[in-house]
Amino acid sequence: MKKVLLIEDDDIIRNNTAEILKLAQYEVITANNGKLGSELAIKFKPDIIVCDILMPQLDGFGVLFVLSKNKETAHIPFIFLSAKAQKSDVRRGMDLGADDYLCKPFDDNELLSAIECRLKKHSKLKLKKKSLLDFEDNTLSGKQRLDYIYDNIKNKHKTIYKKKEIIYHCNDLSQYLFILKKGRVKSFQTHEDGKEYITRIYKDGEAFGFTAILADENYGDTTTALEECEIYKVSKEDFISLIGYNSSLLTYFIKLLSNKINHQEEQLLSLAYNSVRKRTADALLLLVNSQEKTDGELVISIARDDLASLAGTAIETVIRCLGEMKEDGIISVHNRDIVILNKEALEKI
Amino acid sequence: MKKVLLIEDDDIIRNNTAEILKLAQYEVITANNGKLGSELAIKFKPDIIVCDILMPQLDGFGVLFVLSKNKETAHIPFIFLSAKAQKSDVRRGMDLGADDYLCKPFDDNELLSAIECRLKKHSKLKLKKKSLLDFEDNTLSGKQRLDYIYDNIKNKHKTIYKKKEIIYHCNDLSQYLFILKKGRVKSFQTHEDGKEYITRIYKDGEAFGFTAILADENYGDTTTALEECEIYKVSKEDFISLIGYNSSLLTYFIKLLSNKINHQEEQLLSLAYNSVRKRTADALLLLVNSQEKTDGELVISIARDDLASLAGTAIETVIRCLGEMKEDGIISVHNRDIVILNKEALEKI
DNA sequence: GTTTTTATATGACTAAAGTCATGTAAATCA
DNA sequence: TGATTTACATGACTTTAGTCATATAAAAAC
Repeated sequence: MKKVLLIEDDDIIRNNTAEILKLAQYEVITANNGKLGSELAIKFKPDIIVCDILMPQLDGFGVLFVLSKNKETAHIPFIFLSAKAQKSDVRRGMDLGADDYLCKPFDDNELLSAIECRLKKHSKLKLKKKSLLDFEDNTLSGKQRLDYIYDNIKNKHKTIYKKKEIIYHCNDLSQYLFILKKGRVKSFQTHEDGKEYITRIYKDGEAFGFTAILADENYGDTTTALEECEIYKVSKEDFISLIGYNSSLLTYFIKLLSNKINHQEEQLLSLAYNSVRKRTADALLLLVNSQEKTDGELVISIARDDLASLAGTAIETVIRCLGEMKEDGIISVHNRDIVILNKEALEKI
Repeated sequence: MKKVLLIEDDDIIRNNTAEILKLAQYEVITANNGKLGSELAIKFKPDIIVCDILMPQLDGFGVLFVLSKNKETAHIPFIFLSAKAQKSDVRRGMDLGADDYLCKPFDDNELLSAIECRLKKHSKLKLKKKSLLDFEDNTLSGKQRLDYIYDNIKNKHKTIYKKKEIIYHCNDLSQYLFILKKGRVKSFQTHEDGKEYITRIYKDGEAFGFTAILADENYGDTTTALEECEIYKVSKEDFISLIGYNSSLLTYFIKLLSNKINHQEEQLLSLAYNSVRKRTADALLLLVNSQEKTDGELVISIARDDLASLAGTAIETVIRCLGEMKEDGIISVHNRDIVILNKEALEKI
């Protein structure tokens, strides 16, 4: 049941009007002067306000002025009633931000349809407030999402990182989301004895560093450039305000997080029970699949110790695995680059 | 620069008005009939529309009717212009949902202030839209969040699961978020050869199953009851609509996801390079720390094969590790329950 | 209460993978 | 260019942890 606040000093008109509104199934609150009306509006937050102009103490213009200053009442539809059908009077009311204007003597139908129309219009605007999440919008690719981010931030930082340069360190304050424009980077965890485990390799067109921002914690891994990289930095504030106002973008990042969890669970299983040979094969496949497809040979360029950190094993072990694969004709090595000769066999290991 | 669409068939009035609007720093689009005006409105999405009533082809009422049917244009402020200063005409326009009404001949000031007022009012309504994320609200505990969810859903399912009963299977359609009210459950990944790796043990007051929902994919792990459990099921739709309209709740789940990623990265490192003894010790500590603190002994009740799945090793190996720990006086075993005698020593392994 | 099943525990053995040492090739630097 | 460093590769050996077999204790089923 919608609440109507009726502010009118004339007892007869007020009572009559209230009666009609009640008949039309509205809950009616009445006030016989502007001051009381304003107070009741703030107290009861009606769905709509019908207010006379000419009143003692505080007139209708005053009431509208007061209520429009208050955040809680500013958005409530406001209809003026007045005998002063003068053009200038109508304009003053509308320019103050009223939503409609009825001239006395008004017809009951006129009032009812005006109220209904304004309530309807207002609820339509409210409906525009959509869910914060938008699981439907899959039209944009990851790259397009990131381009959108970069296009819509105020402070643009483009940085070149040299090979092996640290982009951020574990436990650093998470201040940036990084968008990789060119090159590859590795994110890794460091073991007490200095061994590294690479949790992810990012290539151009991917973003990293957002997990820590969304967790509202410091970076949980270290990330360094595997080769010379071109990286856009988006400040935490810019990133949060962007995803905070774009539900489709927010949903995209939530999906990224959830997918990362799924992928990591598979990794955990693999580390727990797969042989080193299998893990090495998986690491190679990961590297191949993350590359753009070329028609020719499948060539991987990666340092052996990075491959070892990716498989979670010792460098000698990974090299021995590569040796076995070479013997089996699955791969070959040219100038330290690994060439996949038989991808199917690699997948079957 | 705000865009104004001016729809007016009288060339003189249209050109004059457009000129004034341009002087007032508005970008002006003009149309000389209602049909063209409607098309331009849909195409250019102006910030405000000023429209004459009496026009050939499609009159102003028609234009407003057309545009209010279209989601994209329904919210655009609409001002009528008309020589027909008749009361009934004004009412018809306002009842159609117009935002203001100017009677010809109007003063330039009148038009400009009317436009400015409506733009202002409209932007105020827009400002009410807050950020989707709320990183500030840390007042509620996890349990309170989950209680809130359960209290605010329509369809309440309370289910009792027996020991070892499967709650959901890997690759099942992700239809529910589960809130654990009593008991413990394990989520695990299954290896080709049947070995399990437990990715997480949940206790009462925790929720699970949301990762798959947020990823918009099937469940990625299998979850079974470790003991008799009381579980509330929240349907995917209920969950999404709840977090979709509650920014603080949404932020809470985003943090849960991000924290899970951080935790899993540490797990990956541990599986890659920690000894089985260390991993067994960590598994015991995880179990102890996930229990409510009691003043007395630290007792863990877990099957050896679950402990093995948690450490990611063979059951015999984990039993041997427990044996060593027993010898070292770190733990003792009574009726298959493991009692932690020296937590510090366990942490140092 | 007895039987059957399951869980825990231990020994013997095996296989996998890590460590250390050393040699060589490639890359980098002066 | 040559010197030095770094990266890759392999052998020898050691350690760790997995597998299989078997025993026993506890729990569940009859």
